[in-house]
Amino acid sequence: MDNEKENLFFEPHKRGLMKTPLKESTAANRVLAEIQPDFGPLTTPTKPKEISPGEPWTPTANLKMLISAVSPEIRNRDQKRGLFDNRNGLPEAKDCLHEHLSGDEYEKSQPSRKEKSLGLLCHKFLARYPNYPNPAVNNDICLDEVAEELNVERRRIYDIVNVLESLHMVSRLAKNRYTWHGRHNLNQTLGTLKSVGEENKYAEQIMMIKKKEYEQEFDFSKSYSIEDPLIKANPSQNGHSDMCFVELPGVEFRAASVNSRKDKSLRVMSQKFVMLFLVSTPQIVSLEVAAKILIGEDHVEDLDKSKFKTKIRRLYDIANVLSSLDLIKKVHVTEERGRKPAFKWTGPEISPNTSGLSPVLPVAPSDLEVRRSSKENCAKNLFSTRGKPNFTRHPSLIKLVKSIESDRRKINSAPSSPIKTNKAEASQNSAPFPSKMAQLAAICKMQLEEQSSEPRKKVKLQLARSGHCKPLAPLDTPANTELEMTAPSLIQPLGVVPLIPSPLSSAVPMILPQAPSGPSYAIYLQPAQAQTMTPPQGLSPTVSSTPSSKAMRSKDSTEAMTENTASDAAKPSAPTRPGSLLPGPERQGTKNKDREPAGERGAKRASLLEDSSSKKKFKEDQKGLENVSATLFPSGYLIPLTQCSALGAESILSSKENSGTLSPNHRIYSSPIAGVIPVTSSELTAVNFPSFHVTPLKLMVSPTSVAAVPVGNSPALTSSHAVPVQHPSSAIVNFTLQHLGLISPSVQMSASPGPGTIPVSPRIEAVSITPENAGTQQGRVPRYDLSAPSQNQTNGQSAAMTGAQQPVPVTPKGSQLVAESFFRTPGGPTKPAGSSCVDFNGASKTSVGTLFVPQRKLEVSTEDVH
DNA sequence: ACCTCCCGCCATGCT
DNA sequence: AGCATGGCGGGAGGT
Repeated sequence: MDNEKENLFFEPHKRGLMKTPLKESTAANRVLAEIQPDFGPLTTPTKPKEISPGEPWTPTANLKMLISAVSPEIRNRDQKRGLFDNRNGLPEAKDCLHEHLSGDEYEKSQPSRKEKSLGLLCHKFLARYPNYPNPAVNNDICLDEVAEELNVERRRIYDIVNVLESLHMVSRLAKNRYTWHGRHNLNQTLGTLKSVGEENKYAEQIMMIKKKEYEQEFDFSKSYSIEDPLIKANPSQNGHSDMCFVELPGVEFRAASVNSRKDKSLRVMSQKFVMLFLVSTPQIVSLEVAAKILIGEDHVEDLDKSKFKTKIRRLYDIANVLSSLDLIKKVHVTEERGRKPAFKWTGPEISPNTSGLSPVLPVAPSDLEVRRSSKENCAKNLFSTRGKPNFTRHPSLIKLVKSIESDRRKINSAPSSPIKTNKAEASQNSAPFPSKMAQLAAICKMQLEEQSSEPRKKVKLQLARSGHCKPLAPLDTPANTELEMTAPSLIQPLGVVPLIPSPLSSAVPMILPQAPSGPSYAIYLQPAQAQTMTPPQGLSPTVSSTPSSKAMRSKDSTEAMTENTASDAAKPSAPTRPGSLLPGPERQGTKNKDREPAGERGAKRASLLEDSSSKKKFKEDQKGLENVSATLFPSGYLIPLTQCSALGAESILSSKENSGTLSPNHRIYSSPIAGVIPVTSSELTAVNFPSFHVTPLKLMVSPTSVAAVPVGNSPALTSSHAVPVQHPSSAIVNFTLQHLGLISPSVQMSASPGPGTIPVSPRIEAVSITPENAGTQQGRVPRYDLSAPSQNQTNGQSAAMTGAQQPVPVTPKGSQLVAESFFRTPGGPTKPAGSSCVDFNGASKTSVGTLFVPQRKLEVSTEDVH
């Protein structure tokens, strides 16, 4: 056992600077292995850069392990080439890279460019910290130290940290300091991002882009209009781009000031990029499409090629980091025209709200919460965040602790660091490594397995690879833990938990970005897959019809998968799919709930943590259940859009105040379960299709979220029967959701409804349904019921059907009201929400139509690496 | 020849 | 002013 994973607790490493070598080695070593003692550390001097040649680094986490085992020296060697050598043991490992020659060690010399790649660097970085750090421990990260240890320029570290920050895996404490959160909040974050992505209609945007391409290619006359709006919408929505950064509660950036720089870029780009994966059915996103979407695109595409190129460059940077996290992997999409580089999501599937994985966790709910929170956060962010440090939230406590710890460390100057790491990483486990890493990965895997591998890991790996959802099983555990963590402290898993994750703790609100608005209408896309996959031309065959798109979709998705799979076949990818299906809908819920204003959050218990209390809460909640509605704790994420800020801030604030209190109590449960997805199998089955698809699009009226909706629905629909609720409900739900979503963004949520949050929830539930569907499909659904009630509700069906049902919590008022308010809010205030709303309607109406998108075939080849 | 993407200049913004 | 951050894109390594 030992797994490290469990180890979460380890301290991050601390490092003495100087010791760098030590550190790493030590750390690494420790982590892993403990094993080998290192040799002495070398002292490498700390300085980083200098080192150049030899740097050590490790490849993946696995590497870490390996490395750790190895010793510093080894590392160095590794650096060169890699670990493999070290690993030696593993034959496989070796493979890798070229290891080279000997590599021995000495050589350090020049590392080739590859050795200096960001992906590798990221693996090294990740190896230093446990995936699930013990919150109690301080997990501070000193950028300077890290840079030294890894022998890279600080600039590179920023690249990594910025991406990690976008996933809330780290949060900035202060100037040169970041706090490591690991994957505890990852599911929440992903759930939030998914929700936001849905709201932004990224799926639609993707389709539009593809469509355009086709048209161009063909010359099709385009179908027209719809697109435009969409596109435009996007920009508008996001602001084009942007939305702000989505924060999690606990995690938020602390130093706002620090952060301040615009949040443009990397951070935001990273989140958006992730959103694209979460929203698109196939879960395969080509760089080209991503770049276009991230750029405001609309117009001119041509305009700048340079701009486009730059965007692509940045996406590579982000992709490298995400690949190191095993969230995505490179693949090539082959279209008629040619192949395009693309990335496939290999991370957990997430349901919008919840994280997919953890079904078990009741806590899971957090997702929902998260969403909400995010909204709230947005609001918060707007305010609080800016404020800089905020202590708000629970996290604050944590932070304090951390800071204290850090201080201590500082004091001691040399801490020896104790530890750091563990190995961690499950992720690694699972992950397949990118091509580069692949080798390493393999090795690592081996090692891992050998070592302890906890079941999870193993499982994951296997699973993942196999195609299923990786995450699920394996993750579950971890996930669960995570969830727990996140969740309010409700759960305490092992005991570990301690404090609570700061991140979690915090609150929750979500904000939507613009949601709303912008966009005028929603489109339905059915074939999500198509989107992804498709490329160009195509046309092909099939058609599209749409109507039933729902069903179609599901299939499609599957198909898509298949394709992928095919390519992947070898690879493991298949799994993904399942998850994808699920996700769709939820966002709505989130919004609602969220309410908790920031303040609350802060207050929240969360902060405290007390688990017990929280637990109690849970229980209560559950009982009450209304579940859904209620609660949330901690999770909040923000997504601030600029717009939002503009719009809503005020309102938000106020709202927060109002609502604030209440919310805390409620928790929402998400159904993690749904998220679970494991089901995959079905997916697999589904798969095959011809390469070409046509995707029909429908335009839906719904404003915002269209995308989301479809997703959920489709699968369900399609697949099944199982999910009864879906259809009808789905439509309705969708609408609602969308609106909500839009609304939600509205941020206002916060504002208006004081209590408000709740109200939404119902809807949310509806939304959630999707997940459920998924679940159903898979079958797993049932699993947990802990949350069950809530979940179930969540799932949505209830939603659809029952919306009424909602439990108490939900707010009293009708959701409708709420909804309205939301809308208004948003609209009213700042932007033309109203108008937007209107638009929606109009749009929707108008738009309704179906589009066809020709799909192409896609072939995805994964390669591991190259 | 194209795909990746490292490297580091230099702008930005906090201190 | 100085330093921390990080946008950005030239241009080179890898296929």
